[in-house]
Amino acid sequence: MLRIGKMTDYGVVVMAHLARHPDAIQTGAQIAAGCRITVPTVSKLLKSLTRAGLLISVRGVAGGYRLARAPAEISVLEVIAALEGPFGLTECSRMPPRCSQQGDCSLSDNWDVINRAVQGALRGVSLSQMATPMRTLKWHGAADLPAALP
Amino acid sequence: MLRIGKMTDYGVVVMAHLARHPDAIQTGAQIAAGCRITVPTVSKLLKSLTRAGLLISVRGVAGGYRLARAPAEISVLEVIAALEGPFGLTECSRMPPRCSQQGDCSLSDNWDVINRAVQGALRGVSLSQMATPMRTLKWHGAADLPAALP
DNA sequence: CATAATAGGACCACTTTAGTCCTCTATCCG
DNA sequence: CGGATAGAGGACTAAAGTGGTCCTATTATG
Repeated sequence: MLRIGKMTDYGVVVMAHLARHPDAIQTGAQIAAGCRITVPTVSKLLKSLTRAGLLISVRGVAGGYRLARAPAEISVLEVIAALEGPFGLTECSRMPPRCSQQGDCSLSDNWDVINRAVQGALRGVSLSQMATPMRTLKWHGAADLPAALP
Repeated sequence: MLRIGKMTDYGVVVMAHLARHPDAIQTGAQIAAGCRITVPTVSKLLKSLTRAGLLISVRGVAGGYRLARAPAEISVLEVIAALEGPFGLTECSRMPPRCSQQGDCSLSDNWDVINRAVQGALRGVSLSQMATPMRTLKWHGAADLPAALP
């Protein structure tokens, strides 16, 4: 349920990788090697992420990529949004207020609430958390979420 | 970002529709008309939802479909899971613990946390809430979610 | 037994996605 | 200045996945 594209998945891997060496500038090839993804694919990702402002690229001989901000200041949400576009869960949420259900579509408001909740969950996890092998990841949200309903 | 399939979207529409007339048995054709979706498509959905145990079907002349439980007892999560399969956000989360990142993939645990949070968000919204034109939808989770990160 | 319904798949057409490759531009160093 | 290194940008292709339709069987009613 609720897949994200494989590219986006890779994107998070790449960003998490960079988050582990926040100060180093790495070339596309180095990153590809570090993440075990092919160079062309990684390049594509790096370009998108740069255009989205999450990475800083340096051209020329000693060039490469590095994070635009501190790992703790970048959320998974941003990475996903950068690669998937700023779309919502449903078509309703994407196109302005017009869905095929015309007048009586009272759902879009509700979807909106859900959308916000999901985004909140993703915004609450930073790259530095993703880069950490989990142990100490104390996360503020998960346990406090609306619990039940079978 | 984070799309769900159009079918699943329809599925929620259908379920919300049924939630507004929880006691009536409606035929596929009636539901289709009520939701402005074509009959074959709705039929497909109804079959899946029935197999998932969310609907009860009655065959024969006066047959049709109705909700298997009270609208308040069915969450959006269940509808989505019924139609999209019980998959996670990432490939990591779907296949057992094996992802292409082999040994050093410390991400899957983190994805797991995120997955749970998202599921929590979806589980927190019931069909009766979806069937309501929003106004009074007092939702327990959204505001309490991990707030910040740019 | 005729009729009205669902059950279950097979099937196709189309869109999206993943992934590759090629050319252009910027920077550095000798 | 000129060659080498690295990113920018986009065109292109192949393969999945999705949405959507239809056909046949089964079950119940009157």
